[in-house]
Amino acid sequence: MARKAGSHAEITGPKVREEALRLFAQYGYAAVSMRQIAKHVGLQAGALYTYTPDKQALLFDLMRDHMQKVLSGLEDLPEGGPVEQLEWMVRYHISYNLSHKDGVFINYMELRNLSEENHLEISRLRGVYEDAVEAILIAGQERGLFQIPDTRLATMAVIAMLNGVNTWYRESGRLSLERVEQIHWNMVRRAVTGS
Amino acid sequence: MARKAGSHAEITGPKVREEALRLFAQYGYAAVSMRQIAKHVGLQAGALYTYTPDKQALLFDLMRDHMQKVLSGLEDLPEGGPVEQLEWMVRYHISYNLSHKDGVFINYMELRNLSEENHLEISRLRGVYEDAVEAILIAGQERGLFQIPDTRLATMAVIAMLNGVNTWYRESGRLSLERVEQIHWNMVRRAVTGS
DNA sequence: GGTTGAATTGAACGCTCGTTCAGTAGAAAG
DNA sequence: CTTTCTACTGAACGAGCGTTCAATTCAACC
Repeated sequence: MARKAGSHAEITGPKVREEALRLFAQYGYAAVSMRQIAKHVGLQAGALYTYTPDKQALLFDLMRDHMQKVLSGLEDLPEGGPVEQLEWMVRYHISYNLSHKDGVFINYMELRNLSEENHLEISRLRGVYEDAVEAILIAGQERGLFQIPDTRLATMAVIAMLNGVNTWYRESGRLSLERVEQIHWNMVRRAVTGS
Repeated sequence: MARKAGSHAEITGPKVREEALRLFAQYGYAAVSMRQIAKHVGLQAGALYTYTPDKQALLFDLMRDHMQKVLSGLEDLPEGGPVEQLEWMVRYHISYNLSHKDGVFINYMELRNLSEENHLEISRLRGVYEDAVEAILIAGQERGLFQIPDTRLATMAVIAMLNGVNTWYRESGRLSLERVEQIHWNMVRRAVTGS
């Protein structure tokens, strides 16, 4: 070896992914060219292929990385009752999503631009997340804490409601993050319990 | 005039919009070419320009038409109390969206592919819809029927929850439309009222 | 049945796309 | 100083893009 392995690659590689994430989120995967990404990184288009086999793999890596980080955050789910766990889940979902807007965005918008194989893997990871939420609802239902006619539907409804925050929340807006979390938790709690 | 005005256009025009809507929803605006649309209609690409000034106008027309139909459906909002109106709203939103999946989809996915001017108009129409929902929540709040800390946030949360249905509902699935509407209405009702 | 004109073709315009690859630069190792 | 090898350039490939337009087709009217 004549040079520290990846002496530049250690900087350029992450930068490529950063810029790709930002551009994919802003303009959409199909509308962003490899040349645009390269320009933002400060490279010629050909150099990108040092860091990704192709454009599709770049998208997939970004989406998979996002889902894996989301899922690894679930390891902090506190022990305790389903009510406390659900509150933690609501707050985690909102705060994580708001601090990773681009990742959330491409994971919802770019599913259809994945190859069949890649689509399956991202859907699988999303399913793991949904299952984690449903597990809490099922536990609460079994203990008589929740009144939910269908736990799967309730899971999807809760996640959908929480996802909505990303479409309108602005840091400079009327409501603080804490208040947004608090109000959503109140709505979710009331929706899954008698009151 | 030597031919009934638009003797073919009466058939071809709507077909162009139908196929464009379907393809935009399936693959995304940026990923669909005018040649693809033309092929599905049974034309050469150039002929599309008899029916639309350009690709952007085609997308905008589809999105505006969708929003206008959604809004005109609101004229059937029944008179009566806020609770009854909110239930109608929940059922209308779910059933309309499920019967116009492609239109809903492009209105959420393709906003960023609109020119600034067109984006403003679609956002305005969406705002009118949101205001209609919020008006019901405000009315209920004023009469002491609802307990909502922030009606705008509650509006966005309710709409987001209902939008979620389109991502997972299948006609051949486990739950009937009526049951999905019923459960969502229960959740919304409990979320905005004490119980 | 010839005339009219809307509907459509098919070729062309300049441009951008994702990807490949021979060649080069330049920092680290010997 | 020479060697080594990673990082990168810059040109090229074939393909497809949105859009334009002269020429053509053909159903409806007089």
